Order: sequence, then C-alpha cells, then structure tokens
Amino acid sequence: MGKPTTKDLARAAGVSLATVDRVLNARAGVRQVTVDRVQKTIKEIGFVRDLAAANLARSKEYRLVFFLPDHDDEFLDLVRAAISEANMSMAYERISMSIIRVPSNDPHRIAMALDELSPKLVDGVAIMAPETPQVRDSIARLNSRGIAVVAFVSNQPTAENAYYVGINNKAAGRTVGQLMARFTGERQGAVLVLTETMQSRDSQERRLGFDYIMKKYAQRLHVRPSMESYGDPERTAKIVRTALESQPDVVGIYLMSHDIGETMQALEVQGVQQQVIIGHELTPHTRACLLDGRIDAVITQDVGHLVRSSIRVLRAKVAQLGTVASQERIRIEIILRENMPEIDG
Amino acid sequence: MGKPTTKDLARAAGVSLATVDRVLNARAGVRQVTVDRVQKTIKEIGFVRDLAAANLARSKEYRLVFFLPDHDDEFLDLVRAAISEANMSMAYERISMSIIRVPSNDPHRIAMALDELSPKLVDGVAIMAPETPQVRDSIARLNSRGIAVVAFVSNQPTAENAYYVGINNKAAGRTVGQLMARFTGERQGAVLVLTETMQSRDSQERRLGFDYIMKKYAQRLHVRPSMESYGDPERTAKIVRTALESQPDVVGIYLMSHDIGETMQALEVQGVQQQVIIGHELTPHTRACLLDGRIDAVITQDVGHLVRSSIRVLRAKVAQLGTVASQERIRIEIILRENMPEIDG
DNA sequence: ACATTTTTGAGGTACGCCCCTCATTTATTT
DNA sequence: AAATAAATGAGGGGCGTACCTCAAAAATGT
Repeated sequence: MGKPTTKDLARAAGVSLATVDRVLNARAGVRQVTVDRVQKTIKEIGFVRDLAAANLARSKEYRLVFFLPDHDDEFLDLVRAAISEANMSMAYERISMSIIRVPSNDPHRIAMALDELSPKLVDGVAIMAPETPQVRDSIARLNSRGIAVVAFVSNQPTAENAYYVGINNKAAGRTVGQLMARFTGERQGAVLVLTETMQSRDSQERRLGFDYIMKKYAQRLHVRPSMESYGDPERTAKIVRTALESQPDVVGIYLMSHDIGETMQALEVQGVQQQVIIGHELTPHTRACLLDGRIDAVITQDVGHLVRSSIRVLRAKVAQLGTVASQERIRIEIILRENMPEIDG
Repeated sequence: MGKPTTKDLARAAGVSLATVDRVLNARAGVRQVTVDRVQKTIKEIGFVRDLAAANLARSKEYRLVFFLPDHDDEFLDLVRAAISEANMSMAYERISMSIIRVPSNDPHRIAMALDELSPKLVDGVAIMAPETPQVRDSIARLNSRGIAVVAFVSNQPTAENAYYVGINNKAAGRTVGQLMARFTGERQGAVLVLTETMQSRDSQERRLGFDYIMKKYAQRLHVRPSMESYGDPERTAKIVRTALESQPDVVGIYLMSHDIGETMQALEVQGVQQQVIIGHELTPHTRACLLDGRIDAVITQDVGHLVRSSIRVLRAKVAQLGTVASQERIRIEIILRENMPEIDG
C-alpha cells in the first residue's frame, strides 16, 4: 500500500478525521494531550501530508513578487527572462510571479514600495536592492505581516529572516584572484579593478576576497585602487584611458560589475591586448567576448538557478516546508570558452 | 478569476466534460474535427491541465529506477546519496526511486537486468552503463514497453529516445586542456594522462577534447599517451612510478577517471610537487586535495543536479510534459580551492 | 429510410485534503 | 449533582481531474 493518508492517521491515532484535520492545520479546540498523540502517530507511521492535494483543496496559489532595480542591463535582462520562463514552467505548481521595478538608488522609494505589499495579494517577495536601513526595516515589516522574504543576488545580512539567494561575493572575489594569479603566469605589473560603484556591499566583498588572494599568491602584481564608473559611459572612457596611459605595465583587469559592456567598450577603444581580463556574469556580451578571446574568464551565477531557487525557498517558507540545502546553494561558476554552456531557446 | 479548468474548456469548446476528458487523455471515440476544435480552444484560452489534480485523481506514482555500476567509488557514493536525498524531498511529488546495481563491465548482465524491468512496476529508468550493442538494444526494448529512459552520466549516443543527462565530455576535456595550458604558464615538458580505461567513450571524448586544446594552445607541452590503470592499485602504482622516473620533465597531470583516489595516492608516493594536477569530480577526497593544494583544479558535474535532472526528465517523459531546457543542462564546473562549495548536511 | 456504428453527453465515484456545521461526549466549574 | 465550557465525532461540499457506465444523438452504410 502507498503512503499513509489522513484516514490512516486518524485510525492509527484513535481519533476522528476532524481532529486530525484540526491538528494538521493548527486549529484551536484540541487538548494538548490529543495534539501530542497525533503528532506522535504522525512520526510513527511516517505520515506526510500531500501538499499537492492540500493546495488543491484550499485552491492555494503562491503569488510571488520579484523586486528588481529599474535600470536596464544585460544581467537584469537575463533575470527577467528567467522569471518569465519560470512563470511558464511552474504554473502547474500553482506558483505565479510578477516583477516590480524600483529605482535602485532610492532606498526610500524601495522601502515605500515594499511597505505597500499586502499579504492579501502577495505571499512572498524576492528583493534585489542595496542594503540600507530603510530596506532592512521594510523587510522586518514584511515579515511581521506574514510575507516571506528572500534577498536576491544582493545580500541583506542585517535583515533577519531574509534568506540570501546568491553567491558568496567574497569567495567570488577570491576565485577571480586565483584565476588572475594563475593566468598572468609569472608576469609582473599592475592590475586594474573597475566597477560601477564601491558603495555596494557586493563590490566591497568581491574586492576584499580579490585582494586577499592577490596578496597571498601574486605579490608580483600591484593591484590598483578600484575605479568607479558610476554607470557613466563618458566617465568610464576617461578613467580607462587615463589608467592605461599612465600605467603601461597593466597585466590584468578585473571588471567587477554585473554589467561590463561599457567598460569593455572603453577598453577596446584603448586597444588592450596582452592583459588578462576577467569579468562577471555570463551575458550575450560576455559570451561573445569569451568566444573571441577579448575576455579570458567569466565568474558567474546561474541566473535560472537563482530565480528557481528563490521561488523554491519562498514557496517552502510560505508552506512551512523544508528545503534541500544542496539544491539551493548557488555556485560560483567559472566560465572559460571551453565550458561555456550553449544558449538555450 | 484563476486558471481555466476542464469545465471552462468544455464550455469554451462547446463540448461536454466527457469529450474534453477524452481529448485530454487521448482516448478513442472522438472525431478528428472535435479533437482539433478542443485543441484549438486549449490554446486560445490557455488551458493547462493541473498536474497535481491529475496525479491525485489517477493516484499516479512515478516509480523510477537508477541503474548503477556495482563497484564502489566516491563518485558513486555521491550519486547514491543524492538519490536518497531526492527520494526524501520528492516524496510529496509522488516520485519514488530505487537503485539497481549491475556489474559495470558485463554488458550481457546489464542487458538482462534491463530486460527484466516490467512497465507494471517501473515507469522510468536512468541508466549509467558503458555503451554497448546489448545495452542499446535493451534500451530500445524498454522504449517499446513504454518505459522512459535516460542515459545517466555515460552517454548512449546510438540509443534513440535515451535523453542524455550529463556533461559534454569532449568539452570537459577541452576545459581541462585550457586550464592545463594556462596553469603551466610558460613551462615546457611532458603532460601525463591517467585513466582507468580508455575503452569507455567518455574517456575517449575527454582525451579528444584535451588533445585538441593542447595542440592549439600549448605546443610547448608534450602530451603522453593515456595510461590505463584498470582499477588495479598495484598496476597504478607501477605505471605512475615508471612514468615519473622515466620522464623527469613532467609539468602537468590529467587524471581522467571518476575516481582518482588511487592514482593520487600513487602520485603522492612518488612525491610530486611542481606539477599541475587536474582531476574530475568533486568528492571528499578531491576536496581535501584541492584544499591543501595537491590538486590544482577539479572539473565536475553537480551530482545532485544530475540526479534531480534525470528525475525531472523521466517524470516529464512519463507524464508527456515538456522540460525547461536550461534547467536540465548539466554544466561543466571548474572548481578551485576558492570557489569550492561547502559540504552540506 | 432503415439499421448500424460512431460520437457525444450526462452523471456518478474517486483521489487526499480543507473547511464548515451541528450534535454528542467529556472535562471543568460551582 | 447540576450547569457550563471545552473537546471530539460525524458528515457534507468542494478543489480539478481521471475514469467508468449508460443513454441519447449524430454520422455512416445499404
């Protein structure tokens, strides 16, 4: 015979179906003794409630929301694509998701938008936003309203109950460091670090990890202070030009941002050749760069996995289930030309 | 209102529930015209059959079997662990799996064991076995008996309808090649390739990819013919000793098998130091080697992902559903000390 | 136009669970 | 011991689908 059902449970525990139901759904009106007895029986006979049937019965839907920055870059394009793909493929699991876009550098508006979410319309939120006190407080309020929260790509280490779905950025920085150390062989010279802004915790952690490894394994290289582009193409072009002109001995370049398109363009204008270039995120652009050798390696996180993992974790939180830790761990992937996954349809 | 149900479908198509049911479950007794009309309506109103409710109604269970080689190595340990983990976490999805172990180098017995599988007891099989005519024919018979099949880790390129869950081994070999080329810097000398057997297609493909890249990027290195250990510790020790003694200029070693424990031990006895060593599969042993620097890089495939992906593909085949291509693509992962994922519970 | 076959409709039961109502039993209080 | 409150049982309807039976309607052949 198959898995035990509520009926089996009731019989085994010597109570009625109604009582089993009360216990399973934590409804009032059951003596503690009885509750304990049922719980004990649950363990004894190995009863597992059939989530699918339960969801069907209560015609439950998991309504999830992704909070994403409102600017456009290739990484966010991938995220959005992954979300809409997941939306298709998880429809039959009664999970639907929508996207809300908020200005990434206005913590106040992010917080306001989060505060507007009602538990009547939303069961869980995945938040990709810089870590600020306002956002942290909003997350606390979401929790107290009973809305599940995960931090998406950008960690919110000070926010409680916000499970982080993303890579360990310090380890990512260390990984880039190790590759840089290896790929530059025995060469000596300078290493440039370019990023959009060092304000974000992610960048700081990547830099930290990178420096740690460079100091440990590649003292022959001089790592320059991070140069910030602030997402401004002109500024990018200028700082890249200045840096390369004033330092003829650059042997490696670390592009730290999610979107490295502009910076790569500025570098190409300057005609980089020998330098080892390592960037983040596998996008159409970095793919092309890897293929023709303009970039040597890309450190990335599987965007589809990020999205699906967020969804699974949120669903588990809402349904008060457990998750498979190993499945939810986001890997720091090293992509070379040789192990680059094909594009999918 | 929510998703359309069969009732909505029936109304929209102007037929009865019974007819909708016949069409949905491909039962006979419906005119082609009517079938087409219903199908068209399905698309128009975006009807998606509720898999959970369907499974509930037919109290369907997906009984899957993993066919694994019966020898013991760390890689198979991981596979078995992943299967039992999946067994726990997918119970509520009505999926259960068991393991059948067969002698890996007896194609006849493998084929016999496969032929014994009855569609009454098994819905799908994941097969990890060397590619032989016997196995290929058995797979064909499985298909005709209506049992879904995937090739697990070892590809079965000549077997039709056996979706391959695993990495592209040629690309894996190329990746190792690229890393070997990079990590050896400008050094010159020999590169050893050690494997259990070159009989298997996987090994051949890895070697092919490896050679391709070495020829292209590292002509300074001389890649030696593959040395086969046949899983024999004594033989392993002997060939390793001979190789290292007769060639003092070895700068790199590629360990090609799934389980590299013995070979590593033999190498350590010889006291390797400067060589770049690259192996396959992230196991407790290779983890330790990466950590203390005995190995420089590991090329691996996420075992949990392999197992879950096989399960999803088999389930989709059985239920005649589609899969999300990007989710099922197994990545060739490059693991260095810095991006090594933590062990999970 | 008739008989025959094929298609279609109507309706019921089941799957495992949720959620509600009402009667009955058991414990608690006075 | 009686009155009140709390706990439990019994039962029904529903979620969206599968699968079965039987009757009615439509298409087919002669």
